[in-house]
Amino acid sequence: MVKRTPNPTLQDLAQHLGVHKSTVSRAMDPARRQLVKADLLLRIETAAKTLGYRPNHAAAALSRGRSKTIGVLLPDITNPVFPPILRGIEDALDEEGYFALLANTSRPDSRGQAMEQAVDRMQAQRVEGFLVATATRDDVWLDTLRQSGARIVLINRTDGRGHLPAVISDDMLGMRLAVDHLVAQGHRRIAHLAGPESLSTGMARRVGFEQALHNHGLAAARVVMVKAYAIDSGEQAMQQLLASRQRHPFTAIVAANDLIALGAMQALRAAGLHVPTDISIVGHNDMPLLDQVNPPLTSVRIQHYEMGFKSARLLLDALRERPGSQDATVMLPPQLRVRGSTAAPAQA
Amino acid sequence: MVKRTPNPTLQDLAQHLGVHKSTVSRAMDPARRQLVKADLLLRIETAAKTLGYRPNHAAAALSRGRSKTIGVLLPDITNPVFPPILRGIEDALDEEGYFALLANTSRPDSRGQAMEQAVDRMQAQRVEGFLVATATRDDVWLDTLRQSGARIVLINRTDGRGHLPAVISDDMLGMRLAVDHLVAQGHRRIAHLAGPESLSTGMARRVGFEQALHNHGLAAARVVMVKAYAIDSGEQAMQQLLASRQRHPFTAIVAANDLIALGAMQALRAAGLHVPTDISIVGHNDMPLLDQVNPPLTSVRIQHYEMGFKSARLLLDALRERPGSQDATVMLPPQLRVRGSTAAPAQA
DNA sequence: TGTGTATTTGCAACCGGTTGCAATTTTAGC
DNA sequence: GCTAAAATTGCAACCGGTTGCAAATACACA
Repeated sequence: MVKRTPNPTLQDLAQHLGVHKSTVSRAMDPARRQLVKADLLLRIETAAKTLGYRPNHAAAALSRGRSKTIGVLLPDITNPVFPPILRGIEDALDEEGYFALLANTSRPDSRGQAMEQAVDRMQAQRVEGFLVATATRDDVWLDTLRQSGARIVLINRTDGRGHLPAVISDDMLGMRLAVDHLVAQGHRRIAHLAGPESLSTGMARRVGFEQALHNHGLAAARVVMVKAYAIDSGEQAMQQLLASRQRHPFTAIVAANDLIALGAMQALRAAGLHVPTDISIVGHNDMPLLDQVNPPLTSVRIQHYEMGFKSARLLLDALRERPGSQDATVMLPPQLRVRGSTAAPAQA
Repeated sequence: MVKRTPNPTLQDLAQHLGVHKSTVSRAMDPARRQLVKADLLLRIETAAKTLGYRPNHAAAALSRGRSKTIGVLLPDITNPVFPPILRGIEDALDEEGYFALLANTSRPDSRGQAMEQAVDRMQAQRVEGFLVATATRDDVWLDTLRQSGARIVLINRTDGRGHLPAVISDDMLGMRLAVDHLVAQGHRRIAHLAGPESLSTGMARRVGFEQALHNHGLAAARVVMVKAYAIDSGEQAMQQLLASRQRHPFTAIVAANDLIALGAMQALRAAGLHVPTDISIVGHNDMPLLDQVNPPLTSVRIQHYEMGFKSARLLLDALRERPGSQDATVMLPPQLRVRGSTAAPAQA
């Protein structure tokens, strides 16, 4: 007859077996298991099973100072780019028994301090590090956080100064792929719907776009800044582009991301223009369901999942100070997914 | 000159002020703050600021037995239905200072035990309860978990027996909306691409579909079970439906979810049929970007965000045993979003 | 069989708060 | 000015593991 305490502790287990709890503690830790004699180890293990022992991680976290927990800061999980990233993060963390504490920092109300608040709460939970997908180029605050001893890896976006390790997509390459594709199809007048300059992606892609054109001896037909990575912002920017089409003609558009591209397509449709016969358009990110829209959007596929996975690995390695955990910026090469939104220009 | 310990504790703070740490502890807890004299409270607060005190939640979790943490079980965050649900969950948890520990239980490899493993790890972290979006109708295991004292609220799907509180969409109503809409447009022969019977949504929607038709004195043109809520499964099922179209003619289709509907549209397109002129189709869930596909998919909009939010609230209330926290199943009414994939039948 | 070395196990302090209860200080009432 | 009641603050045990160090036991070799 085994006495089953509702939630047996190490102490209970030890008492049940007539040994000291420290011995049981050692038996539970794979790394120190070999310190315990084989037969005792066996007895402890079976006892743990029958009593239904479950380790209390909160206690371990307190005494070890490691919570097995990582803070993840996203603007908004509802943005289709982030689910695959998060999935990658969790798969990587899972391998080491870690969990992610998630915070969506873009709140409708007081968004200014949302990030600080989230980090505060996460630090109270004693997360061991942060994965941040919300960096802006002028973010001094992140630097401060880092200097206070926090371990940080940036995802998708870098900060301005490159002080912080990051896992990003090679935006220059991505734009080169997009531009090369359009040029190969015969386009010469190509415009760019650029993302916010305050984000590293916005700037890097714009620069990449201009450089890629330059490689072909071309210049941008026009570059319009989009307020935000959102469909309606893309739509508005496209309207601007169309308004000045006489002065700045173009036959193709490279958008800084897919949402902008979708908005642009709406504006084009509203203006009675057909994609791709009148105008070709390329998106960026290759978010899910892009193959289902009309027409299927050609897009630069970034490695979302891998980005999440690698960033988490990088952080975990840094926590263990493993070799190879230099504070490097990892760039993942994107690929071009050619679909139905690009074709040769009409008058070619 | 203030001495700044790297990570000041209550003890440090108390010492600095010449009071006992228990007093400081009380000052930190909003609920017991009024036990501390006003001026001391002020001194403590300023000292906390200048010393940079941050509470250690791991310690509080240990001594209070409340980790301020909830386990969330999803099949896969990559499925577009779940991000809004998760967002709702987090917004609700956030209000009370809780965090979600997320686990994606559908893993490519050993998916059988993924859920058990995740729950194990979550219990080690001493989560206070579970939000489960992965229930199947024959899930005894969840019942066991519940009986072992875990607090559980189901999301989106119920278990078979209704033992567990749940927040779901009113699937019967949803199907009635879909069917009524099609019938109003003149359709009389309507087929159903049904979700897995092992899931409450699959069954409830099939039953709802049949009942809604029955209300109009109609019977289902045909019902085909789809293996999984996925695009390719929907495509295959649609091919079956088309293969038997001579014997079982139909002019409209109600799909058990949007992914199935998208797959079905692919199959229809491949068969040279046009939506909606040849065949009308209605999806379910109204996941993001559905307005961008071709044609825009008419769909039953379920309240994803609210589902997440309410389920989290329900769980938090249950944890505090607040009134109104009966173990009820909450049903949220869906709405029909009419878009371009439905029209009057051709021969009407 | 004795002594030296390796293995195992026990001891006790510690991680950083929380909380019931006792001690002390204030305030109130007369 | 004195006493009882109320408001503050201190004390110490506790939450459940972890870990350096000491004690005890086992094993090796002479």
